[in-house]
Amino acid sequence: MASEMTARIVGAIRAVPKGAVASYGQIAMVAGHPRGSGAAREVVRILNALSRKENLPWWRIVRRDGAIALPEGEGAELQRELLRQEGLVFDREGKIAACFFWDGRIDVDF
DNA sequence: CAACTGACGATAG
DNA sequence: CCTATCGCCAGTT
Repeated sequence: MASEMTARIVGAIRAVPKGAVASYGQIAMVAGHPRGSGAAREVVRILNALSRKENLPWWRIVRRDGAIALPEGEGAELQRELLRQEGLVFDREGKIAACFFWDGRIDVDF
């Protein structure tokens, strides 16, 4: 492994329940990093490096404000599609409502 | 080996 | 409300 923290972040990403989304900072926080630190960038790195390899649910990771982080044409459309399939709804601004964010706790299975 | 780069986030101005 | 900066760190160049 690249490092233990990488593994923890991967674990956190995998822990996001279906039908919910999590922000980069949230993942970092769950992985044991202080909030506000640049750890969110680690999540970015990991997604780019392992989303495919480790088969991670990369589409459940969005911006803190609920917007899709990917640039249009880079998979944003696909991500929206996948999230819709999980029952998520986008508001008029193309953002996900706060109530869809993962609690950071164990799955809540609605 | 040094510098740059990210699908970010919080704070300050 | 918006722009500017720093923080963090591994993979790339």
